[in-house]
Amino acid sequence: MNIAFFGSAKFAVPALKALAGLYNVSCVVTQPDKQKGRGLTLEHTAVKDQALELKLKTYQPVKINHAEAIAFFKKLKPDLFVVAAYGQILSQEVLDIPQIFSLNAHASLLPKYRGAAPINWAIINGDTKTGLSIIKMEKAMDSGPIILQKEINISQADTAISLEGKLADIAARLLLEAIHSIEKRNYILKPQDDKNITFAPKLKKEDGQINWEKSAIDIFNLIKGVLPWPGAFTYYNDKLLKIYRSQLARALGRGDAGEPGQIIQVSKEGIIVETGKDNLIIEELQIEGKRRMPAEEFIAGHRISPGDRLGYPEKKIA
RNA sequence: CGCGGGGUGGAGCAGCCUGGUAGCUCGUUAGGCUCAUAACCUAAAGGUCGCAAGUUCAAAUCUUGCCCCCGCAA
Repeated sequence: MNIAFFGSAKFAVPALKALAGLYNVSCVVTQPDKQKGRGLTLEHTAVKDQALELKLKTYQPVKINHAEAIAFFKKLKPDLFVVAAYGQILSQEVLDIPQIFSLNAHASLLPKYRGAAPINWAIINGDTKTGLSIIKMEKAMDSGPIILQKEINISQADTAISLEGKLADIAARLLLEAIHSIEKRNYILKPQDDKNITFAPKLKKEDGQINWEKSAIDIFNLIKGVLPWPGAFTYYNDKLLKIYRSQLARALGRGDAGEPGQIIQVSKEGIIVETGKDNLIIEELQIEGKRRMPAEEFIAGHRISPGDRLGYPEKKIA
C-alpha cells in the first residue's frame, strides 16, 4: 500500500508514526516552513519534524491544488491519501489522484463540528462528549461518508490540549483500522446526516478575549478551549493578561460582589473575579512580557486588590 | 536586521531616570498565641543585584559588548 500522508499540526503526528510503521509512506506532505516567532526564525511543522525523524520524503507545496503539485502526486502513483490536520483544502482533482481514495481523520463526531477547530469548539461549548471520525474525503470540507467513528467523553479537567492528545492517539488507531478494512474491501461508507451539521471555524485571536459578562462556567470553558492558541486573555492595567487555568467558585458575597470583571477577593487559591453569573478563580496566568505563573506568585509581586478591574484596555487604538 | 518587556536572597516584584551602607509581598526556620489551623504575632537565616569590560572617590543604578527568559506579530 503506497500512502501519501498529509498533515501539519501535532494532532497528525501519532497517525504518521503509526502508518509509517506498517505501510509504505512514500511522501509526507506538510505546510511550508514559515518565519515564526521572535526574530522571525524559520520553523517547520510538527509533522515535518516527525517525518525527518522517520527519514521520510517530505513535500511542502505552497498551493496544494496547483498544477505543479498535482503533477508531483501523479508521479507518486499513490493508492491512498491520508489527511489529518493538514491546513489546506484539497481540490477534487487532487482527491481523485490516489488509486483508492482519500481518507481524513477529523476530531469530532461528524457531521458535528465540521471545520478547522472541532476540539476547541467542543470544549468552548461545554460539550461532555466528542469523538473522532474517519471519512472518505469529498470536495466539500469534512462532508464525506463516515467509515469509522469513535465517541469519547470530555471530562471537566480536559483542555483543548489534553483532548487533542487523546484524539490524536485515537486517530492513529482508527486510521490503521480503516486502512486495514479497506485492504480487505470490508468497510461501509455511511453518509453524514445533513440535518445535524454544525461548524467549528478556525479560531481567531479575538476568540480568546474574555467577556466577563458571560457566566463563570462559560469563561471556564473558554479558558480550557482556546489553548494553546490564542489563549484566553483579558486586560489588567492596560496590559495583556492571559489566563491559563481557572476554577469555578461558588458565588461569594453576592450582594456587594461588584461588576463583572471586578476582582472581589485575592487569596492563595487565586484571584476571584466576578462574572455575569457566579465567580471564577484565576489560578494560573501570564502578564504581558512575563512568564506564565501561578496566581499566588503573581499576587506576591503585584499590588492587586479587590475592586481592581479586568477587562478592556483604557488606551484606544489611534 | 519585524515590534516590545525583562534578568535584584527559594518565588514574584520595587529600587535604576536624579550613582553613595539592597527594600516589599510570599515562602523557609525558630518561638509565641490558640481547642485548633493553611489564620494571627515575634524573631532569624538567606543576595557575586545575568556575565564581562569601561566611566567614577564610589555602580543594582551611567556607557559598551555578550548570554538567557518572555509578550506581540505570524
